[in-house]
Amino acid sequence: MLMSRLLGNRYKEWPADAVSKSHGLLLRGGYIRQVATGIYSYLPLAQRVSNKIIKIIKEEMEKINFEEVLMPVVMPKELWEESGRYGSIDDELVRFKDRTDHDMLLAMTHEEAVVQLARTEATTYTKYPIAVYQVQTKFRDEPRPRGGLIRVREFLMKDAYSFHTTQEDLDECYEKCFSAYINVFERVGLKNFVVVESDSGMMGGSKAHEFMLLCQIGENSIAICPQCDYKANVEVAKGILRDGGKSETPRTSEGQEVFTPSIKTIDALQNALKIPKDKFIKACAFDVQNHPKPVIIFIRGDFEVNETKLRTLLKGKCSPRTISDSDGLCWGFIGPVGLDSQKYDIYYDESLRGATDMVCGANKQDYHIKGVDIGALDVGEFVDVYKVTSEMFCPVCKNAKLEIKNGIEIGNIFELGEKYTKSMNMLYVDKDGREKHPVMGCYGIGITRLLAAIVEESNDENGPIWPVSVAPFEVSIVAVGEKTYGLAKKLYDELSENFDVLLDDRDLSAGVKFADADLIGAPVRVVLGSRGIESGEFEVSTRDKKSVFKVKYDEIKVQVAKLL
RNA sequence: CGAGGCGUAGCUCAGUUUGGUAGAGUGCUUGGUUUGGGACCAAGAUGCCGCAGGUUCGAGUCCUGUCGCCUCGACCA
Repeated sequence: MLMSRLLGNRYKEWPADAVSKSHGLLLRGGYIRQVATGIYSYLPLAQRVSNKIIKIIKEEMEKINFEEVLMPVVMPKELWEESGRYGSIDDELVRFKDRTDHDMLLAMTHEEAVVQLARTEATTYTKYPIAVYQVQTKFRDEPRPRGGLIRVREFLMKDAYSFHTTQEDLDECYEKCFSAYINVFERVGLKNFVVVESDSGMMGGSKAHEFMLLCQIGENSIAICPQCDYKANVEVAKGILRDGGKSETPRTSEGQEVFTPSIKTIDALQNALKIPKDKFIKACAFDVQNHPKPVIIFIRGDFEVNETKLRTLLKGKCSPRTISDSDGLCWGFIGPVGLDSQKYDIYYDESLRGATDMVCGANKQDYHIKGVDIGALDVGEFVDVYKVTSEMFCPVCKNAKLEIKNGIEIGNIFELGEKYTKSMNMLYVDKDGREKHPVMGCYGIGITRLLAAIVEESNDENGPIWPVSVAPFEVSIVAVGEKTYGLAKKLYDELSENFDVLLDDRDLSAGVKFADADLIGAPVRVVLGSRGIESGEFEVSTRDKKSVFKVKYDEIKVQVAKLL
């Protein structure tokens, strides 16, 4: 490719709207342009990277016997009514009418489409397993896109789906995808990625993992044990409390009232009573879908309720409840002692198990109760709804405190079981002549986001530092000075036989060419300058600036090959 | 959806307080000098000042509405 023909302007200033490194550098380098919030056009540079990522993904998917298909972006609403998602997904799903006034939608994922496809093709057990994938545009009308390509509304995704007649077969496929994904992320040059246990969604699925690039700007929080292999999205992460005031023989006391005028928060109570936060029982109220009564969660004072865990537990969307007078609750003074279990759905978090000598609200304005033992209350089952913190110990090895880190989700794998095959009535005839629902898995990689994630991990102030495997160009030739142009063209022709080469053939000053070369980020750079013509030695260097070689013209090709 | 901020040249931004001929840098075009880290000189082009109303002799500037974009939160199958 000749630089003079490459579409896309580069510029020096940091774009005003760019917050993340990848966003700013991709804009500055002429890779992407924004069309609307969360919607971008991809210029040749980005498309080249994207294509290289796709090639790697395809190779890995074919290796584990997935077949490529292509499903539609636009679907009729009936298909999504079958699965129930037409009604259950809100504004994130874009709906519209076609010219005949038929209700249509833009696919945000393809479970419905793939079931519709597979169910007519796979009516007998002999056709199984089925494993297909596609690379295709998804549209999700996200409430808040952000960070350039990190979170967008329209994006390119590789999504794969598999159908099996047995759980064992699904498990095996799941493991294969797991390994294939690790291969993909290693091959595109990511270093700091991890696989974490993840939320399988509120409607089931037994197993789910997310692939996360550890990164400051990541939107996901991950709990990681520094001593063993435990890694989990905080949405599902567990942790062990250091002591929690456990007692084998709880007293039966229900405590004594203390006067706490207008002291409603844990912080204020801690100050007023000189008692540490972990000795309080905090009450949190939620509205939960399909739960007519207010849901009250009691949790240790120093912890927060994890709404994802709560949603999974109660099988419904939840949001913090604003306490009103009609609730009969004394806001700021809610406690488990004497609370009417008929009027509220009451749950106790794990963090309170065995806790003694606690302080809680008295359900009476301006009063709390001291000396409450959980053992004395009619608690029933404890539930796991706490948000894990870095004060907790690893639930597996129990040796080390968990670390909480940020991550960008670049892929996920998911066992869906019969969720869609049942609701959409996908059946096959088994060996025994009976009709059964196959079990299903789905496996996604966000290609666009992966592209941004690679830049996020590998860059310097001058631009992206692309790994060789996905770089838009492998070699860039910078010709400095008119005298070198002829030689540069010759070298370009020679190198192009074996490599993806960009020649900067523009008649511009050296500084501009170097700056642009950095923004394009080819891993190897060859500089042909007048100095070289005089001395007979030319510079071959790597984009990360770690290696610089001076070689004779005839050796350039060999040196370049060594570096790639 | 809640809170905050910003819309002026391709890009980064002044100008808005106090209404009076549309600005700078960079980029772009042309010519010349240059050529190892965004070089220099000269000439030039580029604007519905987001949009619509209103106030005014006069609005980029004041008022009302609206749209777009960014950040934080909510949400994220």
